[in-house]
Amino acid sequence: MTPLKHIAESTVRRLSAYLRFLEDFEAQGHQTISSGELAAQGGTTSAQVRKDLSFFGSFGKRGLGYSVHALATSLRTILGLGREWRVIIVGAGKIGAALAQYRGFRERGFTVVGVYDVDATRLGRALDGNVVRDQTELEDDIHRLKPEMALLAVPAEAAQPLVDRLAKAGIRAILNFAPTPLVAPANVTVRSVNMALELEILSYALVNEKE
Amino acid sequence: MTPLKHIAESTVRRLSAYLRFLEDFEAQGHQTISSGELAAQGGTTSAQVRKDLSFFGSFGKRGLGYSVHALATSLRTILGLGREWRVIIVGAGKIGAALAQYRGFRERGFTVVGVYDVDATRLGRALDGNVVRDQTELEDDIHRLKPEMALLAVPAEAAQPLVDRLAKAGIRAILNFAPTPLVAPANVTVRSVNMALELEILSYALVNEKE
DNA sequence: AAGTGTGAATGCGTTCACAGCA
DNA sequence: TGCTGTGAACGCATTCACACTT
Repeated sequence: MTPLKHIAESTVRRLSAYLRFLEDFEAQGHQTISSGELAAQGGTTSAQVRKDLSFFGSFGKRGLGYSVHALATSLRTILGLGREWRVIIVGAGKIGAALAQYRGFRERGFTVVGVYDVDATRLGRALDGNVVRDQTELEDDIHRLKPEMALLAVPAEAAQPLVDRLAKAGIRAILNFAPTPLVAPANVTVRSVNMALELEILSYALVNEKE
Repeated sequence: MTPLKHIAESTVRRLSAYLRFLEDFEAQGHQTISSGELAAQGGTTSAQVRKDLSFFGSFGKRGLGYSVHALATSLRTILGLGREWRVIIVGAGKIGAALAQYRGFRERGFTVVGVYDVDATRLGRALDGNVVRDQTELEDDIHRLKPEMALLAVPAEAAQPLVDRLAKAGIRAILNFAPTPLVAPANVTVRSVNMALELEILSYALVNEKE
């Protein structure tokens, strides 16, 4: 079940999508599913589904398809979702606060264990189960609560120094919402979500394509 | 300046990144820049920068580099950012409200001209310049205000019907935050931002890669 | 000398096509 | 027969290498 080689991000994305659909499908009482049915969902092809899975092993039965339950379990193991992940949120502005209260994270096994800010006027504010704490507590709290991931929702200028601090304190995965490129040590994975950039890609599409 | 063929999304993403940096660089008073300097910023290569630009024309001077100002202007034209885009936000929950107040959009030329929800308790709430309106007003408002884009920040079940309504009302670009796959007519571009999925990719990275 | 612009080579993800098993 | 699993073919994005320009 462990891949021999590096797996493309596009493959990991699709595996997540398959898992989501398998969970729905299982809730509907289905026992078995074919690569074609799985593909139709996410707008891909049956060959793509089989290839994606083949990197990790053989999960199906020829002529029959896949056990919905067993495949979902395997995908959870592959993706590391058989457990709870603890995340902290750095930055309690509009975006940070919205993320702290986002239901979708808990539903997928991500628990927010701390929210931090520099701004004194934001400290103490309750966001679901968390109270906004001062960012000076970051290092102590990371050692105490041992979160695995951090969400960065701070202004662009503040992002890089925080990445350095988080990396030093032992965080190994960061999801960045600040619109700026970041560098991190090799053992820290940083992903960025840039919402204005997504709109710019839509802008390009409106101006250039599909006419 | 118009591309002969289809341009890869990865190229468009990088063009946006180049433009951001060029604007900073220009603000610092620089007149000229080389592909290598531009590349160092976004963590790419000088060859990549030159190739990306080459799809749209020749913007540099051999032996010299690019005029910062002229290249920024060209990129804005290519990306369709020489203008203001009007966007509406559908869904005024935590995420929708945060998006409605996000500074980064206005800074990049995206103006929120309307915010909508179904929930009566949210109607009338002021979010920066906008008041949350009832979703039944959507069609009338689209015809009146002529927004080009919509941000969808509603629960997964509500997303697809809204895509259908928005498409029918004339919206041709949608940025979706609901964690569900969507289908739309060919003349409507839909992009999705799925925050739980981003965390799942980080989960995969922690469990599998970089050890 | 410095740095662009671009055809050619490479590498990689997707699609194809079919052998193999239930 | 039906559908999986996978090597081979394909197509596309990235990288290379160098001719060309200032």
